[in-house]
Amino acid sequence: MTADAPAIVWFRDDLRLADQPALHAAAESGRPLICIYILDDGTDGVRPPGGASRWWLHHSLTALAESFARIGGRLDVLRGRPLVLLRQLASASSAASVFWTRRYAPAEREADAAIKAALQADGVEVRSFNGQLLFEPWTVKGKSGDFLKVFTPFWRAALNGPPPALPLPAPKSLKTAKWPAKGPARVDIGDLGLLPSKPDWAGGLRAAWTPGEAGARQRFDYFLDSGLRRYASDRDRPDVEATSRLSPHLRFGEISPRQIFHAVRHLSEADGATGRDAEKFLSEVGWREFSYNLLFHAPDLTRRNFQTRFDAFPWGEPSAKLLDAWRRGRTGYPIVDAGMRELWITGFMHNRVRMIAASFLIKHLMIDWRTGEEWFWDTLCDADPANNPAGWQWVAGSGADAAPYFRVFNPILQGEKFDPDGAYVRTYVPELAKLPTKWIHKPWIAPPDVRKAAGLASSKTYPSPIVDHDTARQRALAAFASLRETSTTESDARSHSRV
DNA sequence: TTTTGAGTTGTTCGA
DNA sequence: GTCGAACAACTCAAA
Repeated sequence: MTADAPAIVWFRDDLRLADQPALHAAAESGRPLICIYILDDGTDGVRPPGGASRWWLHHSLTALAESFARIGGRLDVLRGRPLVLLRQLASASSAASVFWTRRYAPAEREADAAIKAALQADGVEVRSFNGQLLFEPWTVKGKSGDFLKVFTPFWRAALNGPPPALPLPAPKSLKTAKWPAKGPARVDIGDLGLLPSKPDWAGGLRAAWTPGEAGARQRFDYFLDSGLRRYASDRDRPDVEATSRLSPHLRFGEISPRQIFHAVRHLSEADGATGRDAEKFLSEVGWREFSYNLLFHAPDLTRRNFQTRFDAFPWGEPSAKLLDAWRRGRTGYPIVDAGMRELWITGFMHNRVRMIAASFLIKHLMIDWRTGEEWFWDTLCDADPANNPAGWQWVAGSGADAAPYFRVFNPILQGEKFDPDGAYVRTYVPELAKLPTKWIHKPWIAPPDVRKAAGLASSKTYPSPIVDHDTARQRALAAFASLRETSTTESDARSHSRV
């Protein structure tokens, strides 16, 4: 092994140059670098990204390649099986080592373990780093030594442990190795087929987002400047810009949680007045950590109920018509429809509205949470292997949360409470724009002359509610009650068998 | 081991 | 309109 044998840096969900520990360590090694991204065709059981995520990935890779070019580096993109491609590349380039940032979803962990073993068997050093979490899942434990299943004790234990490392600087310049003649074929980002073409549905995404490290930084600075100080009071208001909207940037690792953590803490120490907002915001970052903690310890979180007693939940007969109305934002409940259309148009949905829309699918339509999780996976730019299933299970009540059985969101009340002027509804459900605020969250109750004046004489313009709230609520409560009876019977059976 | 306190995000009803 | 109480039982985590 010669001193100028290259080091390979394999980028995955960490598409940034700053606070990129794998890249940093590789650069520090003094070796010339080969930096790659591999579009995996799903051969290793890794969940393929949904449509919105693919769009984001295209632009994020493009931005990363440009950032590399600016400091004299190069990003090369491959397509296929990582195991095969990495061995081929390491061999063709006589690489000394491969660096990457750790992943935590089950298929990814298995794939990485196999790749590491294969490369080591080939005599190539492999070094992995934490760049995606503040606290890796195996480091946060309760007094008993077991992993924690309730958020508050989890976050307290995490914050009581060693603090997250300070962010690393981006390399100022890079020594880059030539692509080896016998290396695998490289692909242009534009040829990966990540962008929608027929039809091009990404116009709303382009208008809403700037993927890439610079876009993430800009969004974060804007939030620190204008949103953070209102965060605690306004974070639940979809009509107000008080949340960070960093989730897709975090999903693709264009900004690291450590950068966020230290910048927010620093700001709050400099200005005590924002302390409550800062801790509230960081606890949301903590929920992301908690979701990864759950996924790590319960790898089938995406498919299986975290609480197995929910396996007996009496989901309704799958109704294509109801599901379709939900997906298209035509349920007749304005706050739900606004959320589902925001999702379709922008690839994002405000957190409060995600809960309302998810609760509606599960509890009003009695449709299995996994069906909703799949739709979000396909349509959200921030679709995350841990956050998405953990969030859906939380709403369903099957997750790591002692959900009170009576917590059934009322879409009318939620709308009136969190979108009091109806501005959010009017933005995404324009056919309701002329309706007075008094009726904006319950248009079917508006008097006929009011409806007519607002252009809503026909229910073809905007549908009547597809289910009645009170009826649906009673049905959901009954379903939860049946679950209780089932689990009682089961535990009776168990205690009998012990006797 | 047993006990105790607590658990992100709510709604409805009646005064 | 506003306010407080009621709405199950269970699991988790730590004392």
